[in-house]
Amino acid sequence: MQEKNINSQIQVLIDYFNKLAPLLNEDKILISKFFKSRFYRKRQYILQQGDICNSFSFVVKGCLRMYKADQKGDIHIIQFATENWWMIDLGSFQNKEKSELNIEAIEDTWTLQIDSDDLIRLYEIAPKFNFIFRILIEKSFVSLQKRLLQNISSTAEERYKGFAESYPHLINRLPQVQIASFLGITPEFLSRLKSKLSKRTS
Amino acid sequence: MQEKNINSQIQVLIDYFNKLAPLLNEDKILISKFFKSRFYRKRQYILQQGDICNSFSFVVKGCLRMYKADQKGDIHIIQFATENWWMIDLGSFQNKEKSELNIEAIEDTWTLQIDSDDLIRLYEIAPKFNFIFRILIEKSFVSLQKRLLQNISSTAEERYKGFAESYPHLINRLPQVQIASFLGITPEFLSRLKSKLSKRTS
DNA sequence: CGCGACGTTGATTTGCCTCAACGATTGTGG
DNA sequence: CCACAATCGTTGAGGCAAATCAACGTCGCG
Repeated sequence: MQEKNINSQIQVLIDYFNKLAPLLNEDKILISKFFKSRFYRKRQYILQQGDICNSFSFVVKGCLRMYKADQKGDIHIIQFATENWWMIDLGSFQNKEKSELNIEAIEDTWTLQIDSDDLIRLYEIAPKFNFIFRILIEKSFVSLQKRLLQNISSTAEERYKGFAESYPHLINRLPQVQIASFLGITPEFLSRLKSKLSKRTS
Repeated sequence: MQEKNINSQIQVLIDYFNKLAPLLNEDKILISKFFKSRFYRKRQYILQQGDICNSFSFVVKGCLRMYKADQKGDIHIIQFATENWWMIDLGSFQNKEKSELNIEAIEDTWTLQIDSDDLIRLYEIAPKFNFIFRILIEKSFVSLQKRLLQNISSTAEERYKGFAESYPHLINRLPQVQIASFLGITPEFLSRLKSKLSKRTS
């Protein structure tokens, strides 16, 4: 099951890019040349704190999480990435600094990755990718801002409802502990929240 | 005092861009053609919720804040922008959607602005700006992520200390109410925090 | 089977908020 | 240029949302 047709994977990525900007055949060739396929088993790390993030990952199939572990060892999930999403510690990637974040597969996951040198080369060969990645980062920026907004201006209950609305496909796919950590609450409290909400509607 | 030499303002912006990518003379001319100077009085709105954000603003001198007002009318500051920072509701700007955010001058502020049509035109005329704005957004993304991280993984006290470290120039420039709102706590609580910290060190 | 990950529920604690009152400072219109 | 209002910071008493700690049942998996 670890074997997935490489070409069909690349095709997913090409389709993704193609929606942002029409690609020429030579662009497609560049993509298949620069992006490498890599598989991660459930619980496997893509990045561990202290390492430099050297890959920009596109999730073809599966699910990743990015989190920070604080002094007490508690885990705070910043972001999930499922099919057709990107995952990276951009600060570490750009500045070649040690990351304080972890990226881990929480399902068996197929990715396509490009490292920072190759990405720079790609920009040089085909400047069009400056446009594509600009758009892509802008989209990530908007969703990150939305997340921050929810976090600072809502109660736990509102955040949970917002999450359920925004990511209906994740609500049953992910274990509750992970969702709690994403929402910034304890699993116990999420449990209470859910039982309160289900009583209210029934 | 509202009069500031336009050329010296544009020069600030050109210097800023020039650090990201060397500019040709024709690039500089484009910049001075596309960016318009605009002055805002203290308390004046750049953007009000319900409007579409149509300008990408560069702060030459002064200070802006971006915030969301929740149902209760409480204000949550997302971001400040002082000299050489950018301010925009990117989601609203890109998708021409109504914004749920407000942007307001908290000091008399001189800005240089470009609207979305002109920015698109600028990208067409000089694709180099795709590169420049990619870098610029990436930087904003990193600092936004840092902010989210602080918010979800720290106590109020740690957030305050982090803020004081990251933005030493703002700590005395801004009234405490604003800082409290940025940190996501009440002004009263910030006051107590500060007095506790100063007792501890003395 | 037995162990670890997961979810639930109860009792207690705590970080931060709310409301209220009070001076100090700023700013603004007459 | 003064008077009065608005903004700002501080302090106190009480309250609540969410955390903590602990115990227990279930499920999937090596």
